[in-house]
Amino acid sequence: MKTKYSIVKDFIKSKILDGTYQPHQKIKSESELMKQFGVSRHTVRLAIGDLVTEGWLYRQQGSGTFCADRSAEENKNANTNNKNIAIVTTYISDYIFPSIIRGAEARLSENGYQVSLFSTNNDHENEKDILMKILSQNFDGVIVEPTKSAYSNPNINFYLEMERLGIPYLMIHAYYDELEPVRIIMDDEQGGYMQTEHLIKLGHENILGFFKADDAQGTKRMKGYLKAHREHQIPINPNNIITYETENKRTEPVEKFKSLLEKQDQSFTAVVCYNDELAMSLLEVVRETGTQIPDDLSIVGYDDSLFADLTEVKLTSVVHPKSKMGETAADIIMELIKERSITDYKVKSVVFTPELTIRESTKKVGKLKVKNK
Amino acid sequence: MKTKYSIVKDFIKSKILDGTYQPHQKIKSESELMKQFGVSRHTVRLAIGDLVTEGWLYRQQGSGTFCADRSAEENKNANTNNKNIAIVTTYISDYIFPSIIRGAEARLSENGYQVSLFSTNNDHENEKDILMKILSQNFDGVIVEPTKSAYSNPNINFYLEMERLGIPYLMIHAYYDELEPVRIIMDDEQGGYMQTEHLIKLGHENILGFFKADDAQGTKRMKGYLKAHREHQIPINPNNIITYETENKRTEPVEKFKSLLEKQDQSFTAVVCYNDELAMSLLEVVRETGTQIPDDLSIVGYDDSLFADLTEVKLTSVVHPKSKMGETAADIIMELIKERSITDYKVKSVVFTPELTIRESTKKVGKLKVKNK
DNA sequence: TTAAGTTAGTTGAACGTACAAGTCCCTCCT
DNA sequence: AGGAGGGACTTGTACGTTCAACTAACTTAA
Repeated sequence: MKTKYSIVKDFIKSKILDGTYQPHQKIKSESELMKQFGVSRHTVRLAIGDLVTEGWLYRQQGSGTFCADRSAEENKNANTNNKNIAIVTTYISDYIFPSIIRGAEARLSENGYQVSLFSTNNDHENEKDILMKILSQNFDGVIVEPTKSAYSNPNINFYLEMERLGIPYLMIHAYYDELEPVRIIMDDEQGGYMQTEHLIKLGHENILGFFKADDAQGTKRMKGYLKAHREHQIPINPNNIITYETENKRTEPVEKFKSLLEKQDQSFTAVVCYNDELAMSLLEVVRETGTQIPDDLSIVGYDDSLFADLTEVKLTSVVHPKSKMGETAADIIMELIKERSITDYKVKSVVFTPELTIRESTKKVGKLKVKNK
Repeated sequence: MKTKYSIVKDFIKSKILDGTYQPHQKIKSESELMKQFGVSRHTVRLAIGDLVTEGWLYRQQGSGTFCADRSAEENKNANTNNKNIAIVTTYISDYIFPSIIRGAEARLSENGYQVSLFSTNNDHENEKDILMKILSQNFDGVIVEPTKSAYSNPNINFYLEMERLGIPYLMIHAYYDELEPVRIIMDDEQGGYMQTEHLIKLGHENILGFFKADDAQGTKRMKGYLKAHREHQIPINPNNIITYETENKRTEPVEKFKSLLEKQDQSFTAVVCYNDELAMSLLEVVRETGTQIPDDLSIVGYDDSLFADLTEVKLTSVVHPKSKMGETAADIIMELIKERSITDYKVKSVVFTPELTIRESTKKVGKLKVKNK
């Protein structure tokens, strides 16, 4: 979809779905839209015409075009006897998400719900399309794993519209600060704190930290990393903190780590990783350079993924509830649907407390900090 | 009604209603209608456009405008403008399935389809419930990864019912022998053959084989294993073949392998694994016993999963198309929907040819086969 | 004979113009 | 004060033109 009329069409439709245009409200006139989009009237009319036949708008010659009142014909679609839940995630296949999805799916289908899956690929534009789709059908509940939760979200209006329409939703993994949604998260700050404190207690004082910058988990874990330093009165070397974006997760941190390892004056003795996936990539680098883990370098992961236990150096890692998280999300969304009212978000929100599983990748800091390459 | 476009519209509509235009018959082209009515193309397009949105006609760029088959759309009870696809898998979160699902989801949502997910947990009872649910709603297409495909399926009738109702479906990964469905599979026999032949060519003659017994992939890969032996005239030791069920995949093969390794008269020099997941579990055992790979033992995986490349011993493995498979499935189910008829299954079925990626876990058989523990 | 281009014909998208028809509000006349 | 009229604005119908994208049939060359 990249034709001009479909751009105009989507624009108007999004304005309807995010609540900007309320039923019977007059929308911009054709000539205004022409100016705004720099297109001909023909194109604008095509867009509006489509939306009229689809039932989103109605036109009135002489006065204007208006937002249709769809509340009356809602029973028309009549998905009444089927219970539908939408799950929106960033990536379907990556990493621990499948476990979360599975947990939720299992619980929901047990209870006769049907699960529809959407993935945003960590892109706000996709998120918008998906939310529009969800709003224009009738889902009974929505489970969202936020996209780029560390940044401000251009799609909040759609979530607010959900609230207005009485569609219960909740967020897992993280949440948008601007909203106060029901949420199932883990205490990521505490998790980052535990990773770091564990190393500090083993005597490490020069600890690298790799954190993802575009989701709330990353920034919170970094917060924990900083807090642990502060509380144990260990000075923080700003060069020790490395942030990266999801898009570059396969290259950026690995390369930076490599160049740090090759430096002569390497002084760090431990690494805190945003997650196990990253930790495994770094292990790969370590293996190449011949550094010994945990003798030369300690490393802490996060999530306790399946593979943390299957590598040759078993990773010390923070336990992530994964499928438990999905199940909880399912349970709560079903409760919310049952109650048919948006109760206080604090009552329903769940925060998982992290736990550290200590394995073989961390060790007391060596007597000789010298690199023995 | 006296507007020009409505005259054209009524003319065409009457031709449809009086039977002049039969379903799928090409109607006059736009330029012909222009001449006939002495109106502009714009007017003709308006008339036709209306009839298209009303479901009387459909247009096909490049060839013409055709009379719609309205007998088929009688069952358009509800979901007229929403395109729904159901994906049924055994496990949502396991292993390579997420990649397949992702591939399919990406392609389908690009094209405006909505994906609903169901997982059977490898249980025929669950499969039945899911199929019933799918049949009682109106899905436009179904992608199935069969449950326990090696065994006879008690739910075939549901698939036959789908055919009767004209709901297109296809199977990925494997298929039920009793049906002849459109299918997207890889040549698993060939894959098993390549795993084994690779080892044979490296001089191995005593090769363990681990195969899953309850899905068609497992039995086919075993077939390939046997075929390779036969063709290279290597005698098969029945004790070398170990089969297991999905339920016990974490324990049974690992334990059997452990006991075989500890035997004094261990004679095998190589292992063929059902998949990389199993191979990694076996690597774990190997590590504990101090056996060296590939010096003491060669090992071949299957699927070329991401982690095959991240372990310390990089696995020689058969490449699995994964997300490519999902994308292909999506493309084909969309084609089937478009055609609205179940064409010959052979035309649409795709068989991926396996390829072997040789890494570090296989080596020419050592001069000394003696165990050096 | 087969495969690769070419071409004519088709729908798709977009621009522009003109005038008709309906609505709304402001102004002016009674 | 109240009604008539006029203008500004809105959507409706209709014309014309251009190029893009696609399809199918035909032609040509290997």
